[in-house]
Amino acid sequence: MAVPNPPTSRDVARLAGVSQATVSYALTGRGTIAAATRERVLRVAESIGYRPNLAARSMRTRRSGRLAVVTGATLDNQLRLLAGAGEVAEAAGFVMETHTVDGTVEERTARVCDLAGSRQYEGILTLVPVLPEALSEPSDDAPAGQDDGATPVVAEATFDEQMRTLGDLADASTVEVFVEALVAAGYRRFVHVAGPEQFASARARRDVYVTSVARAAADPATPDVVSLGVLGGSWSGDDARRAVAEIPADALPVAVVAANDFLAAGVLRGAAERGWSVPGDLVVTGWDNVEMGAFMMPSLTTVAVDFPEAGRAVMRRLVAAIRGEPRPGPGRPIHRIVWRESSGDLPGVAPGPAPGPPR
Amino acid sequence: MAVPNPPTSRDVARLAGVSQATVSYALTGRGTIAAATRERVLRVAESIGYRPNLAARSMRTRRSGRLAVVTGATLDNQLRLLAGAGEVAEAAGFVMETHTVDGTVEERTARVCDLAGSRQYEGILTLVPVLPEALSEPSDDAPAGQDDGATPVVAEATFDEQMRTLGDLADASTVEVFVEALVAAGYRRFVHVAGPEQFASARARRDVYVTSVARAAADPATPDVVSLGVLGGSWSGDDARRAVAEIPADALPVAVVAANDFLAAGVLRGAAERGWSVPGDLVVTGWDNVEMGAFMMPSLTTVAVDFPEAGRAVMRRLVAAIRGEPRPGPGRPIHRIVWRESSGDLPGVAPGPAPGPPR
DNA sequence: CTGAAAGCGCTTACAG
DNA sequence: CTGAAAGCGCTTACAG
Repeated sequence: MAVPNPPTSRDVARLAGVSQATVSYALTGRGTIAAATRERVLRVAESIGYRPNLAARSMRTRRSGRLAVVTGATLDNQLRLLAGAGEVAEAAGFVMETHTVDGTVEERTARVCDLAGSRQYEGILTLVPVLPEALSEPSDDAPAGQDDGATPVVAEATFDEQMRTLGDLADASTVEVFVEALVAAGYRRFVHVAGPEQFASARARRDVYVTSVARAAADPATPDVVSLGVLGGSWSGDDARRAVAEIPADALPVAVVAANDFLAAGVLRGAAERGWSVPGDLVVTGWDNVEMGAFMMPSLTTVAVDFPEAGRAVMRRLVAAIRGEPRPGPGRPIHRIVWRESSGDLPGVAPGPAPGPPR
Repeated sequence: MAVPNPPTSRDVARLAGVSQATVSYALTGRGTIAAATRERVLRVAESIGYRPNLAARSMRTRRSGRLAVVTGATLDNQLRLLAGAGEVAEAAGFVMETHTVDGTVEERTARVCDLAGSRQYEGILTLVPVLPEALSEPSDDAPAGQDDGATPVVAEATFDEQMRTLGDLADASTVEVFVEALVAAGYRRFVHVAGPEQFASARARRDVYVTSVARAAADPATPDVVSLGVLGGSWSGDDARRAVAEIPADALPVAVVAANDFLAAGVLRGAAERGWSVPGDLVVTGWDNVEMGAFMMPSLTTVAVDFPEAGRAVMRRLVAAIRGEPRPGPGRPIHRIVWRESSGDLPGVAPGPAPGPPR
């Protein structure tokens, strides 16, 4: 059977009795065109199922309408982030291509640079951390609309000179809220169960923990605040479970700030093995608001991360960069503490909904 | 400052002292060309940083090299699936565009049809269930290479006439293994805590539960096997917690097959509220192998789903459809039971690694 | 307000 | 083995 070629704008022009240029004007809304002519062209186009060939259009306009998003394979929450980013991209008239990369920072950076150099994309969004050299976002004071020809590359997270990661998702300032609330509730001895060094989020949470506890200890009102140490160092809940063994029994009660919910869950298990109650002997906080956390016994106090909003925010930045507009201001906060049973009763804190009595 | 236009194949041709056609032959490997000429062209292309304009190539070859993947926003595990799919797509020379859709089945189906009709893609993979009318995968007995001009559309999951979903991820046969193992271990009274009706996976797990228990009851060796009911009906762990209240106290011990890990976690909490032990008064199984499940007390017996492999498998199907090749045979199984504490000791079953003693 | 013409950057028969 | 030429399907100054 013969494959009928899809109709072209020339077909529409012939059937509507106009020129190809007129069809183009009617469809794109550019140029000046009589309303009646426009009507007729659109009707004909519709009737024969005309769909413009985007490759041809792209060649002519030198605009691909395509964005590349670079993701890693492991971070599951990123699909929600992608959905938020896609929403903004679509509204701005772009389609999004996803490229999964892994490997070292250098390899990932090289991949992003390669994509930027391909000139196939109007912009690139990377969700995996890359070195700053891969990035190009017009500076705020550049005249709007300026285009130096480079493909804008925007990152959710980027390594700075000290190989730390910057980015909304890596923001760990919420840890300070935990520490302050627990100090206010009377806790004096703290432990951090950290994630792996190579994760920016893990480093950020550890750093904020260290400085927050130090600040509380420096406060004349609470000179007895002390950190018993930074334990763990992986995302393994099992390591967190074992870390509990390192907490001296005579230090109870102890406040444990875990770098994420898995680690917090491991701490709960480790506490049970030592016969310690939570809350009571230990209070524990997590991070990520993993769904299961609400059903642990005790339910986990944690940090809810608004991934779709993080995706929207970073995509807004990319779209602005493409359009040569200034970088948009910060959007809604993406972190929110969910207080539950594992942190015990805290003064001045509204507990989040718990599914039921602890036991 | 002037924006230098990126070099074209014509530039390469001029600098290499050959025609544009020769450049094309050298780069694509098509046509016949002297090795020396080829070398020279490639060297020149490299030296001026030539990157072919894919839009132009696409217009000429009528091949976009692009695939669309349609995802929903809510299913987090799909990012791992996407990574697997992307791996296969890249190896086959395609780039993947993601489109997030939501809404009713009809709306999603319409969206997929629209993407197929856009003729921008060489193939479409949908991870969200759509009606069969959106699908077009060459039948197995069609001659290889035949192309009726329609864009191949392959689905991970699709609704059949009875609005059930078919697809590897919706395969629930593992539930039968749970039921059989629990019957063999001596359990006679069963409960299913189901997910919401509108989820194919939830329906599939419920159906397999119902038929498996019925089959065991019909077995002369175990006539006393009985289902106490199908409870729940949402993905809310809190509903699962409340469902435990509906289990008659005089029915213990009861085997609870939950449709996923959240529901199983809710059951654990509900059991604790009634003062029931798990395992002991209840045994509980989940689904999804959510990371936290290993750290619940007791740790959750569950089903691990190999999402990257599911992604690879379905992308292999799409690539085969595009190439007019027959549908590839089934790949590796994607479901695997992880036995942990919540199902108790079962004869003939190797327990999965548990992080430590239950309490 | 509309049309004729050029051209975006490639690939591919075809001729030599 | 290589080159001259056509053409993929659009958009856009430009002329009328």
